[in-house]
Amino acid sequence: MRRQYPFHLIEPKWQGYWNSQETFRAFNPGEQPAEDHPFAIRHKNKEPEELEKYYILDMFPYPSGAGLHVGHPEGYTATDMLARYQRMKGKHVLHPMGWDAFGLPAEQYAIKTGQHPRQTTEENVTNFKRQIKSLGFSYDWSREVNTTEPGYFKWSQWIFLQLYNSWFNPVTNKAEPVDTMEFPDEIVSDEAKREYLDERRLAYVSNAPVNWCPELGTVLANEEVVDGKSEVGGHPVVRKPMRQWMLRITAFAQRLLDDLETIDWSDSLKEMQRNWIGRSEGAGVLFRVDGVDEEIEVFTTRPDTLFGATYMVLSPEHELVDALTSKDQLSAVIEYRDAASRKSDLERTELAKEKTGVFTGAYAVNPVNQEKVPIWIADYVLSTYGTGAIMAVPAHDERDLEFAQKFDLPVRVVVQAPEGEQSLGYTGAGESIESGFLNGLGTSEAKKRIVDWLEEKRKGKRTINFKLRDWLFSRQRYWGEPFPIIWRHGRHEALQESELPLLPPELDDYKPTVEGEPPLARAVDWVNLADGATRETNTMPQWAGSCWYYLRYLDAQNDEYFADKEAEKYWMNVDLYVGGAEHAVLHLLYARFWHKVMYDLGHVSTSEPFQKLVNQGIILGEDGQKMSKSRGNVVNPDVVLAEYGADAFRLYEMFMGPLEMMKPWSTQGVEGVYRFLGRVWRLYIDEGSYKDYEQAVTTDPGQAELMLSDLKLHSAVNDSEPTAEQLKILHAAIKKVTDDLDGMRFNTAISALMVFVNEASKWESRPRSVLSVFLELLNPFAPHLAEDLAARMSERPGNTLAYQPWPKYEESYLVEEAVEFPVQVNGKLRGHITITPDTSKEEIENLALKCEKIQKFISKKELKKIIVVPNRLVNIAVK
RNA sequence: GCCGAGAUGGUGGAAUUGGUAGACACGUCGGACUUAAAAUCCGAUUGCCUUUAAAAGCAGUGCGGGUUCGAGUCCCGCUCUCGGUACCA
Repeated sequence: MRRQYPFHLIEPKWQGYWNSQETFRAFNPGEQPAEDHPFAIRHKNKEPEELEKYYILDMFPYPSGAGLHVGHPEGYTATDMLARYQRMKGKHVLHPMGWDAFGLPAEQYAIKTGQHPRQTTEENVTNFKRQIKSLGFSYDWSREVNTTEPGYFKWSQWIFLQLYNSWFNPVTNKAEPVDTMEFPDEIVSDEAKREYLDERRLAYVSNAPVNWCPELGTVLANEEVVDGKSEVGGHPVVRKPMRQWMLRITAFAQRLLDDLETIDWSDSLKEMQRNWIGRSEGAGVLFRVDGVDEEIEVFTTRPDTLFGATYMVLSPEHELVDALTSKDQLSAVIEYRDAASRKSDLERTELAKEKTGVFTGAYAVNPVNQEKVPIWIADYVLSTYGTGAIMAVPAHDERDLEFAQKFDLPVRVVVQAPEGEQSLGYTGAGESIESGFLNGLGTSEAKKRIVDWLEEKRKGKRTINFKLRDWLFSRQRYWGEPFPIIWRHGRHEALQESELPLLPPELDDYKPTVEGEPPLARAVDWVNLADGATRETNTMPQWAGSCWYYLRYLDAQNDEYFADKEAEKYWMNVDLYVGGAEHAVLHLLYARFWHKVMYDLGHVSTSEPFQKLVNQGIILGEDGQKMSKSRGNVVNPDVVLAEYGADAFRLYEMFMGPLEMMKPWSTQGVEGVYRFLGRVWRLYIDEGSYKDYEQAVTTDPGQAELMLSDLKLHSAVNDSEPTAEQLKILHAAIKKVTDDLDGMRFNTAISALMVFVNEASKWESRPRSVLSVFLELLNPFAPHLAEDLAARMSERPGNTLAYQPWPKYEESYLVEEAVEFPVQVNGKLRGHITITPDTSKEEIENLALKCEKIQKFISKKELKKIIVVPNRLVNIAVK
């Protein structure tokens, strides 16, 4: 196919120019651009830090071996258009890119081939960078980060130490350094103090059961387990007690929930975070055990149904099970508990449709009516939520009802459902019945009364529970940050800050040891220190690096601190963050948590990292299916770029539809925008000279670049005064593109550019002043072509559009002299009248009534009223 | 099940606060240019119906109701699709 315009020469040329001129550098407080830098020329009388900043961030990619697919650049294109737009609007733009380069695939490749993950990672980064650069994004590459570089992960380790050396003070509701901790009077010995402190650190060691994935050979965080399978790869996960590092994210649950109100994220995304945090209000209620000197606390959100509690269920792992179980039930209980512990997560959730459980032989006493209720154990009660024990109210809880029916346990209705609904199995709010002093109360009032009563009798209290669990932070991997921790006499100790970064050892074999120890344990010399201490052999999860990378961009080369304080204060927080919805809970929750800790400790100045967040939609294959290698519908950007160029690619990515929407790729769609760029080219460039050029290039391809400068401007381009019509078309485009960019409606902004070109192509005289402004509008979208044409139009070539002031529209140019004004009868369009902007309301009514086409719809009918909507239409209502 | 988002021509989509439904683009059809093709340019393109034609009419934004002078947009009740989540007491 004939090339629409020489993008293959224009694009590398301008990418090279931007690169060599450092066009897109951002300047930290105290830094100065060179005098001839376009930034300095634009902002002559101001220091960079006096300018309004705009921090626009992409979720950095994991550089996989497969290279970029068309989904990656969707978000990057959107942010690049906005970055270029904001730069032209005069903002000081920070727009960086980097690599989330620790991770499983490089390590698995290492296990197979022995190639060091570092080498694999470097190769992949090189390829990703080449691909991203070929799209002409305006990143400040001087701030590039890579999570696997010691200069970076030094600070990931440092942040871990901040967590390790902090605790959550419930009084101040903040993270504080551990030395602010006060010990209770009974904690006296150093040993006791040490233990007390270790139990309260934000980074602590736990021996609780964890999600172990045998296939991946590592543990996983709760968030990484989906339906009992690993999120990555879909391998089975089992629960297994192991010594692991945990981060105390639960302490921040309320703040993570509350501060969602302060940020500009989509409702659906906030809702996902809320659901994950899972706050629920209710009561803890104490049940005495009959004949045993023990009490069991249950958590319930429906204390108003306490009179309907007919049995109690403990999770199989509950600590009191042994103490309660009667002799004759002992074997059944042990058997059930063993069976439950052997079940994988998958079996306990997905596959376990039928409820199971056994009676312990013990009875609890309902505090409200002294009734004895049987105590069962069943695995539908989770040990990890609430107290691991429930009071069962089968009449008003689906799960309890199912269980009660299966095991023939009593059911007592205590809530009267509203008219038309059955009370048995009713879980909504209603009127309390058969409930002593609660009778006749509505659910919310009954809740209040019963909790007051429980608190007074010291049999319970108001309680808030969260679904969120602490974050399991260690992995049994090689290719991750080693913990800056050593073990001495069974106790953990932090390395000194001066000992960072702690580098991973070199290994020949990246597999776990035969004893099942993590791969780092193979490095005997590294693990065993001279004084008998040993290093922690777990590594941090991939999230560690991605939790804070947006901070490192602020000052990527700093050796003294993760980022200069002034720079942090100036740039934070992120004004716009764009990325995939798959990180809605994992990355975004973890990053918010770390940021809050850093905020409390005084290292950052904002309580939230990402002010506005937008999720881009998924791009489907041409067949409307999800892109995948197995379907063979993956679109490779390299191929698209070779045929249509980066500008067409960028334009198409945004022209497809709204950013947040899922939408299918279409090669014909790319051709459409490519043709549009060709029309732009021909609007400016003399076709004869381009044909000559093409001919000359076929005979002497080596001279192509040189001959490019011989191209002539189109003969219609001149210095004439623009007509009113031309100004109207230009300013309508300015208005629409400006509004749409502000609202991130890229697709309609591009359509406005197309409308302009369609009009302008008809002009026999194309005023230079109008055509120059159009290139400014085009620049954020198709920067290579815009720069090139602007250089041809300008008397001072070599000047970039990047810092050109964004054009302003003039409302007065948009006013039409005479317009066709629609006339409706009873809401149906029946005709038009011609009016001018100063036609009065009365005149419009008159004209409408007199209009010939209208007459036949209103004559012989009774006129009810006439509605004139200014600038819109007139509607005549008749009967 | 629950929570969230959505459904508009042959296709992707537009209509920003209730005000001319289908912008822009793809595809298709027709024409110009060409020996021919490609490329480019011009025109048509929601359906139905009447007409030689011009020109009109009717229906129409997943389905059924409602509010309004006027509904793709607001309200009530459904259907389907997508995303999240699931014994969380």
